[in-house]
Amino acid sequence: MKNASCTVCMLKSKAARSLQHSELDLLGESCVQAVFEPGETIFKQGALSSNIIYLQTGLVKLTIKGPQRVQIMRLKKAPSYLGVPTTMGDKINHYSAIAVERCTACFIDINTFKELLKVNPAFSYEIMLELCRNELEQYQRCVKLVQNQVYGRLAANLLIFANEIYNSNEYDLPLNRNDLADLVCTSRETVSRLLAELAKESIIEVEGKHIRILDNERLENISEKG
DNA sequence: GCATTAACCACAG
DNA sequence: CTGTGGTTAATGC
Repeated sequence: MKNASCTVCMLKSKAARSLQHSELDLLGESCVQAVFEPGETIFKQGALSSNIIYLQTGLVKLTIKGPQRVQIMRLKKAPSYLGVPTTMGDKINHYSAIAVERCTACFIDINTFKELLKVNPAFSYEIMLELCRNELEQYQRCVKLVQNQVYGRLAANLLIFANEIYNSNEYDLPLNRNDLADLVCTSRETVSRLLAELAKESIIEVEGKHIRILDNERLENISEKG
């Protein structure tokens, strides 16, 4: 862990770029940077939280304990802020953030964060924008999970990896089959079967964790219709 | 009834 | 950790 100098940071968020010099210094004083290896917990459900986390690089999963088992709410790619709702909304974290790929993250003291929200409207606006977009994405994901069949849910998530996370039709899944199942709300076995099925139909190519989308059109069709 | 979907269990690489 | 087969329960013609 090291103290960050936000003034010269090349990975500043859009929000932080709207801060004045003095405000960046303030941010830097209360900001600590840390690296997380895959599988390491960045913050934990149930624990007391007094930080907002700015994810500079990497990919995390947000998980929450359900009545039956742990659910992956969503994946979140850097750059983004983590834990704003759970740190501002309550003392205790309502969900956990776990690194899926190697991550670098800045821990910002909640009081400093609140102060910046108060004194700099441009900063607040950017944060607000990110929160709103998150909420819209969550609503979309929610209806999809509730109303689509597994086949469509899996297809949708394969497309999200391609279009929103890796920007490529070919990528290595950062999750094992079990996590992928938790993300799509199904069982590990079903994920295995459906991936094999999609491969048999020549819609995708699967080699372990390596995925290559061959027929984008059909995959999107499946994603929509379930 | 019969077909489909998907979960759970068990077992083998 | 993953893939596969068998079984079973729920749902929809």
